[in-house]
Amino acid sequence: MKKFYVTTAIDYVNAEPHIGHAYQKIIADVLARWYRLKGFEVFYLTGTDEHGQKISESAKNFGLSEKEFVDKMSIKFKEAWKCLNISYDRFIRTTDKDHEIFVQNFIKKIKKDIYKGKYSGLYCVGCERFYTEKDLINGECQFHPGKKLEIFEEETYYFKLSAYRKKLLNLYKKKDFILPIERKNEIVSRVKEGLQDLSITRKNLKWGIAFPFDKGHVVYVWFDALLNYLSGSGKKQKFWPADVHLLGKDNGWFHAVIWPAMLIAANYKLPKTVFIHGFLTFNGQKISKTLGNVISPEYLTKKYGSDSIRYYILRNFVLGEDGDFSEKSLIERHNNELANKFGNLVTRITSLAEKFGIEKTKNNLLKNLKIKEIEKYIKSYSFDKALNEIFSFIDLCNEYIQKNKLWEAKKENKKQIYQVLDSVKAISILLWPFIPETSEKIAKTLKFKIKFENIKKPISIKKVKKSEILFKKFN
RNA sequence: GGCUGCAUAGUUCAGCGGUAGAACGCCUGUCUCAUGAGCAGGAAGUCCCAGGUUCAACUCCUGGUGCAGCCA
Repeated sequence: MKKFYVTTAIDYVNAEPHIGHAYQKIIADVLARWYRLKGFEVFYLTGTDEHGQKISESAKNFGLSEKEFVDKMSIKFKEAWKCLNISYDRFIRTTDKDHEIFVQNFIKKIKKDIYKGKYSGLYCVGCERFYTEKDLINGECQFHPGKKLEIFEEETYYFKLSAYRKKLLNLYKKKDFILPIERKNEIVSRVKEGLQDLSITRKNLKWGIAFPFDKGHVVYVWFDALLNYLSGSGKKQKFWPADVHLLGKDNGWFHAVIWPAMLIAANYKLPKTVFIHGFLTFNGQKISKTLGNVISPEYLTKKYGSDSIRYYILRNFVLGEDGDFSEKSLIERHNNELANKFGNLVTRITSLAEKFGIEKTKNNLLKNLKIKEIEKYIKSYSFDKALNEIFSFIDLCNEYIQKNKLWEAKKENKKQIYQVLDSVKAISILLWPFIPETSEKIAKTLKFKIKFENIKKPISIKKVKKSEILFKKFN
């Protein structure tokens, strides 16, 4: 059986889940569900990143132990993904025992590339990373203004990242290794400028994975976190290499440079694609704690329904670019597209089928459904276009009802209604990766199984009952 | 400061060296099976600005402006 392995970034549990985190999980979910529909053996990995100094400090602020704090926070992420019907296969936590052991073994494997040294520099606790003077604005890191950087000098262990420059540049020549292309250009030009070795341990920090060669050190949080893709890839790394790592643009460097260097060092296969997506703003504003606009996915799904959130996010944004999540345009899409076009079509045709009955016949409408195009769009991460294509077929079904006046009693009615009903089945199957809850409702009403082969297999229901309303409108 | 990308209808975005496109919104007409849904038609753009190349530029080139990103 062909396999498909998709990962998301694991979220740092220092902050609560918001729509930006959700964006990425939804994209991965569409891919996971699409390949399941196609009969692949799919593994979808997500989880939480739980080590590091910042977590340690946050826990103290809440008066909790680190462990208590991360336990509490990771549950919030799990709950958020449940609300959005995220169908992950494993939720990995970097505090999971198997992950910790894996990290230690991995480090032993790359021993030849590790050496002891000294690090001195300016450290931003907010970012969990070092900066040089020229990175700073008024002596402060751009992401955490007002927070003093710590001057640091300590013993550390280095990973010989610089040794992998040539191999990495070679790797970037491979088509689709870094997507989209703009991100690839950025990475390539930075790597060309040269690479410095990477400090991979921290001294005087307890909250982390013990460094196997020196008990006084813990593994640097980033190094630890990246390894989740391997440690969580099933028994004996069954699903490795990943087909796609999804991540936000703040993580590009780690995934496109450090991560492949680590893999080469330890002799692992490399992921096929690292896809770097854009950021979302919320109602026109950056999502941030200080602005107080961190809206939880739970709140949004309760208000609008998980399928509407998923649909809006997937239909409205171009994957590589930034976008603005606005409730106004969410409501517009929900009302016009989900309720008026699709939802209405379902109640419309099931009502007609209940009234006039149906008669099995060849579905001539189906040839207008461009399945190959849709598949091409999904494979190239153009979910907006895929949905557009599906919806133009929905329009076609509505036109067909109109032109043939299916509500008038006449003898070919039953067959014509059947064709639209069979088309609704095809649409529902194709929409399942995007709006699973609704697709499953329709599958239940029309008694078919959600499988790719069933798109073209005629629906066999005999008696139809009018469907419940699938999408209520918002004002 | 250096580098990269983007700029097209009210909005979100396609597109192309030869009459400017879609969806949604808006306006008009219309059907009644359906969630005041559907269908048909319409208005709407100096394709950021200025030069250049070309028989012909929204498209290619140069410069400018604005926005976004990257600079270990």
